[in-house]
Amino acid sequence: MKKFFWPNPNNPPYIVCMMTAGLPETQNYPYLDALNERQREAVEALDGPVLVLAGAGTGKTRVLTTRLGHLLATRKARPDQILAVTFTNKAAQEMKERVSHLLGGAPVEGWWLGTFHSIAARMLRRHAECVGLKSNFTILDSDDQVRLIKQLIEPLPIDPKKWPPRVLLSLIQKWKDRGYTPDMIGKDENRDLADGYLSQLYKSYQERLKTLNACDFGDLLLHVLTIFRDPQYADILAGYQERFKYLLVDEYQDTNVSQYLWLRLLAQKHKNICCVGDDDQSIYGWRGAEVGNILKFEKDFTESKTVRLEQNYRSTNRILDAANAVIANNAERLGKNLWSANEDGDLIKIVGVWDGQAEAVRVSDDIESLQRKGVSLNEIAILVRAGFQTREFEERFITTGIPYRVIGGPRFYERMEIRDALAYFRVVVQPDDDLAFERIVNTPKRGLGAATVQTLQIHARQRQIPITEAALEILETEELRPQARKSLRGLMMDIERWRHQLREISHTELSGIILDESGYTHMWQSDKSPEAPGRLENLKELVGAMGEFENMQSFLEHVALVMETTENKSADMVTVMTLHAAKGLEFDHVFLPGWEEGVFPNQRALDETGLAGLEEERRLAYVGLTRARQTATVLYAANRQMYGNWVNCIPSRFVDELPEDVTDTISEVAGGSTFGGYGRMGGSHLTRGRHAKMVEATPRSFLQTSPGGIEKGDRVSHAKFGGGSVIHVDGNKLDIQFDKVGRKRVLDSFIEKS
DNA sequence: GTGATGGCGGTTTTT
DNA sequence: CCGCCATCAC
Repeated sequence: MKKFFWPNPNNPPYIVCMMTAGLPETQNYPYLDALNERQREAVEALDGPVLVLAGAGTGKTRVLTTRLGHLLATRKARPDQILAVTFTNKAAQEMKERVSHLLGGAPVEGWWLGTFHSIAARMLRRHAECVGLKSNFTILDSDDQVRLIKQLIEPLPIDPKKWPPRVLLSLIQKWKDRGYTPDMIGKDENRDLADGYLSQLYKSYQERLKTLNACDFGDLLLHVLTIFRDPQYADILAGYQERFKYLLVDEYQDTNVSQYLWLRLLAQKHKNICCVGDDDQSIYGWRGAEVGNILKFEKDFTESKTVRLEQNYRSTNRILDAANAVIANNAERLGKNLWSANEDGDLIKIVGVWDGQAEAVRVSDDIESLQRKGVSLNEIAILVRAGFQTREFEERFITTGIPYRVIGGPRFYERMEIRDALAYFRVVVQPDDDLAFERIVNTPKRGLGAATVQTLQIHARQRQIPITEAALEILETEELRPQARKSLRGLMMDIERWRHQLREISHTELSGIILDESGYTHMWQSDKSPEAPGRLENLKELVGAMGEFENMQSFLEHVALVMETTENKSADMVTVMTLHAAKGLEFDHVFLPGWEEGVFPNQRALDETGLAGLEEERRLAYVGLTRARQTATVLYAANRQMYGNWVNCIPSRFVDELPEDVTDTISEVAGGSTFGGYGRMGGSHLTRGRHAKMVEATPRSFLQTSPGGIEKGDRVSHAKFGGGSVIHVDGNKLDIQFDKVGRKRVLDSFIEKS
């Protein structure tokens, strides 16, 4: 494949070959013809600050990629003069592929396209010394962070019952997200937090990270920001300001303050910054995103241009009408109205059901009838507000044999075995990495427990040396009991050897050697739990992925910042996931269950953040509806089991916000429903909205008798999933490790002993 | 160092 | 009600 180098006088890219003097401009850039007027405006406004408000399904990615391609094709900038940032690796990857496709298929080289974090990491590695780090610093995962915080609160008078380490960490993270370094924390901000000791904790946390030659995700940006703000390093900032003639930002509504400040500094010189986003799809406020950034863009960047993309190419008009109507209830927005040249389409189905189980039955019935019409399961999604809602659907799909995938759960590099393996590699590559050492010192079990580790820690602290060095020194003394000493000596000799081998053999080979010689692989091989084989698979995948990297160092960075779970997209399955996870995706048929007050909008969101929280919930509803191309089905249940008790539910206020003329309401509950009752409390909710009619209903028993007779360890068979063995019995629910489809939870009535 | 037990919390999650 | 955790006893 021809590569797209730039500039390259001998091999000009094809776009440039097509430029012919005298022709009207558009004919030189055929890709512009594929755009509508607004999109084209967004692409062609290359100079000056531009805000592109891109509604759902309006061709945002096309605009982004065409704009990038256009910058290159018009020779406005070389690739290395362009900075393009996204939030996720997936988005960055997609952008790379699509731009190179646009330019004739050859990959573009030398530009700065990536996630905020990977680009910040790239910058920070270049200037690490400016903030007291070495360029091979480690990026910590949240597990490491919590362990660190735990160690650091010990000397401080903070009550860990009142202030759990996780909470403290998230508070610190919030400061980082806002661009505050420890010395910028004023008395006011600190007063009520962690008995007034949070700023002190923040300070010691940052100091400790430095001695560990490590940083957390927030630091990647914050440190770069610190360098940029320091007059001492004005030349560094000026260098980047000069370099990046054009900046492009995706999902601008999700940026936090420190990302915003970072961008603003970088754009200072050329002022060619294009931010693309949709304030109506801002759903990450709870993790530091500032909708304010997008709302005040026009004030921040003077003489900016705003382009609204409102023509939707995805959904039917009825779906858009519904989405527009719901989001119109939000006050804090720039305002947009989606329209489309598509057909009207089906009415939005609103289905009231008796309870969660009935909801799952209803959805699975609908899915089966879609299936009979020839719809592919890949085109069907169930979008829930919270993870716990997936359970009932899973159970139903297992009993009916509908293949499904649940998106979510721990990411690849968050898995225990991956973290352990990485910790081994870190210890070898990075002698200062105490946290990694503490993680693996007794994994697998070597008789080096908490007591030994503490001895090492105390020694390391006294001597101000890394813990691995402390271990070597302790080995020369009588401090440890002979058995622990012997074990520790063995480990240290292993580490020493691996560190030598790092220079002698390939890192891929070495990684396998480390995992084998440490006994880590063996630990899982001899583990009889059903997860063990999967973990070994993951380890294999990890080692396999290493081959693509130059050295272990760059591999470690990749895994910390990028690595994703490999999932098979090819199989035909219904997708079950949260509304958050669905942003950016689309499906022909979308089911939106659990539209009940308390569930959605989520009660906690309302309690904790009030009106702002409600508006964010509403944006989630908007995101959910606009995922659908052809049909959307909203469901709500009259009863739901929460924390073991049955609760009466009332339909979500968002249901009432769906316009009557584009919806079709079906109630499955005979004679109406009990909707609207909070038991005896009843009251004001009852009269609200057309879905809130209260009718008596007879309670029914949900208890199912278990014929029993199946025990742990039994071999069983299931009509759809085939053979398997019982791992756990829980009443009438069985955890079964199926030979073909993996571990599932199944009702015993669908199981036969074999 | 491991297994039992009681207490607590239970929304969303990328990098 | 369930699952995770921390703590405690052995």
